[in-house]
Amino acid sequence: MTRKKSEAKKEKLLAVAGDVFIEKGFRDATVAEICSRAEANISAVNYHFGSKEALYQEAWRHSFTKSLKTYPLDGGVSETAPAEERLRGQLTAMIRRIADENNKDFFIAQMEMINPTGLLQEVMKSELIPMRQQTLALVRELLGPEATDEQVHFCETSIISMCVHPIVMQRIARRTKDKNMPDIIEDFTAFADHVVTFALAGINAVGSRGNKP
Amino acid sequence: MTRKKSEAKKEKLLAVAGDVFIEKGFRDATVAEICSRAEANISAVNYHFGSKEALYQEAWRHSFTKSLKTYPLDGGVSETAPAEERLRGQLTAMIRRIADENNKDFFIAQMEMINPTGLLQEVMKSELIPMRQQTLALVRELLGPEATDEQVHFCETSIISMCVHPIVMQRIARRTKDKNMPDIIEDFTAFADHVVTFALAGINAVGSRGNKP
DNA sequence: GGTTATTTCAAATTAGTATTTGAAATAACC
DNA sequence: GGTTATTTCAAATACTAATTTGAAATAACC
Repeated sequence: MTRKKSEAKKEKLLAVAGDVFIEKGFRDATVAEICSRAEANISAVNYHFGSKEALYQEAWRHSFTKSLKTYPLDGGVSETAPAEERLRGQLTAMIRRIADENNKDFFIAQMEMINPTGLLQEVMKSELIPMRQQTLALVRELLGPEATDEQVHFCETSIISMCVHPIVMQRIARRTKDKNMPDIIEDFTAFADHVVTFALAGINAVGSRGNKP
Repeated sequence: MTRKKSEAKKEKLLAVAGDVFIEKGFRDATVAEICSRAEANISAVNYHFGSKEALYQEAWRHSFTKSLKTYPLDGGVSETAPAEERLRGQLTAMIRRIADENNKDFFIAQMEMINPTGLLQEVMKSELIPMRQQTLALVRELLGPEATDEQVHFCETSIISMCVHPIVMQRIARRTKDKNMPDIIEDFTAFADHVVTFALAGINAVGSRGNKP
């Protein structure tokens, strides 16, 4: 039963590592704390993963894989649905994915961007850029063929920002504050609705201003 | 001339410290690197500031004071101007302030939020919350008296997010990428215009949906 | 049941970094 | 110009944390 227990311990280390990395960041997270919270010996990380760095990378990928499976990018809306509905699908899925406190990949990605270790650079680039392409294409469709590239990019960035920033901020606040203090965003469905309304109105306004602002 | 030179050295340390803290974060920034870049001895930080922590705090405050002076919150728009114009003033000022690469306070604040040292907690709370109140009040005014608190908060958060997130992301990208690669946002006036258009359309759409969504 | 491979463990090692120290240099003051 | 206060400096110290090590425990395999 060595194998089974060992696998379980590896899983536990991955999970705990995710927690600690989110709480402290890569540098301030200590191998000692991760091992002790996972009820493992101090040398478990090096035995199972080789190094703290490798553990960090594996923990991210582990969480990322799980979160994509749980929240498909299109939000389950059919490709043939009207563009407005597809936008709703994409944004709702994104919001839920970011808001889910079991998901660590997105939050770690944010940390990595603002204070990079460099350890996730390649993986993130290869995973995140394709994601944005989807939204970009949809925004272009909604704006119509006359829209300039600048208009498309500005709109896309505005929309993604409305999804990402508030929820990341809320997760940050929850980490510090009293956990049973009321959140600003309690109902993510309502929030997703709000964002979709706001986004569609914005797109319309930008689109109808024509090409020369 | 000991006094004068000493003051100059302190200033230089503050400036260099800001750079290094932005590049590496508090933990990965080393006193050794700060001193060497400032052409000072390794013990200069402790001599002038007492500790690395104190230097960090002073560097932030130094930058914050300067940036507020350069970019007044209302963007220079009169209190008696129409609400739309005041919004334009606030958002343009915010965007310029964040985008200005000489300003380190906002970027450090973002780092602090996602990966807190705890050293700036109180100062930031006392400085940043009042800022948001201004925008919140203005959004409430634009939405009209019938708007619910949730609508006001959602709109405010959407608008701030549209200003903050894209520019922070761009500064992050610039740090990594080739400096003469084209930025997504080149013209901050055009971007501010876009955000104002988008925001006003969003506010209108949310407002006219009535109180029950 | 004995042998081998795997996993756990506590202690030792190594490396990096903030801070302290005390002497030397420099400027201010009379 | 001599005395005192301030500032600079290189080396020493103290501490934290990742990694290594080799022995002990445990399970797998025949």
